Amino acid sequence: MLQQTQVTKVLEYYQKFVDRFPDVVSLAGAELQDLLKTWEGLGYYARARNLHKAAQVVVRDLEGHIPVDYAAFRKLPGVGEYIAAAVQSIAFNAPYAVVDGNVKRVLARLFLVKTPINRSASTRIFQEKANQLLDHSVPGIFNQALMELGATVCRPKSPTCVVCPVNAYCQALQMARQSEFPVRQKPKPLPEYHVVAAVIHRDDQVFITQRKPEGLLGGLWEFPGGKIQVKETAEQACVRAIREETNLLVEPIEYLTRVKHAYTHFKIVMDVFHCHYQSGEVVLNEAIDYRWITVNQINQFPFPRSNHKFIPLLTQGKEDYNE
DNA sequence: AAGGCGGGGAA
DNA sequence: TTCCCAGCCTT
Repeated sequence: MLQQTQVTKVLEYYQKFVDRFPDVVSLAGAELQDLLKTWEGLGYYARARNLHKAAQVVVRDLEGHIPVDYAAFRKLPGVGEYIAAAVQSIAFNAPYAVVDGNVKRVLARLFLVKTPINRSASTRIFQEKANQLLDHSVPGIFNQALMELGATVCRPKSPTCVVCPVNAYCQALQMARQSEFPVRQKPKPLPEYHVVAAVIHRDDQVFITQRKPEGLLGGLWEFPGGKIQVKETAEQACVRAIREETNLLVEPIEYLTRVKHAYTHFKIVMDVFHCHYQSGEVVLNEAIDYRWITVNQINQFPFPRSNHKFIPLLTQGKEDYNE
């Protein structure tokens, strides 16, 4: 959960998660949909899928025992260098140094590392520095201390160097160039797409589809839609996209709202329409499953944040489009 | 080595 | 708006 996610955000989910899946057996035996529902809103849903797989490997192949050695633990799905080092050092006192965003920032300032931290080439450099610094007598404590230093003192902006316990060793501070480190490669601007989503009504039900299990928002449910093409109105795009994705013929009835949302690699502006089901049998294209549900069943399915931005509007007496 | 993969809090 | 968060996996 903590991968690329702030601790305060994880705290909203962690207790709920371990209450629901208290051990590796319950996690391995759970339905992925239930995991995703508990994970809903936390993002990076591959983490939940990998955690599910890892639990199943532990139960099926390892007799329910979490591997105690680094190499075996590292092989589990979703376990990379950081998680392996963190768990092995903190839980088992094994001498492995962690390198996360905090550690990179601290080390970049301490040693004036000029390699951009968002380039893969920097990983080896920071890992070697961390390995050299690691206190082998208390590796778990050392790792957490270095991360905590980065989170509380050696912050990205306005670090409080005056209270830093290692300020005497900081090369960036000596040159008064803390703000220049760590170096970061300029990110490319995010492309923005104009898309539509359809709330298709038929009797007292609405139509939702499930995304394929891998990739963006894998396994989540959503109100179907698609990109608006050039020289096409939003309504036209709505009808075309729904026909392409579901084979259903629909009629846009009322404009609901506009939603803006940012993903890791692009941004969307999404126009949402209430639509009447007109005709056709469901034939899915990209989606792997569908449901006709009532609005009050929506909370039984994991939806992406972009959909949650308009879902509340569906339950405010606006769902009556039967006639 | 680069890019895909969420969402939100802080500045 | 921009930055960046206790990273990992695929291409």
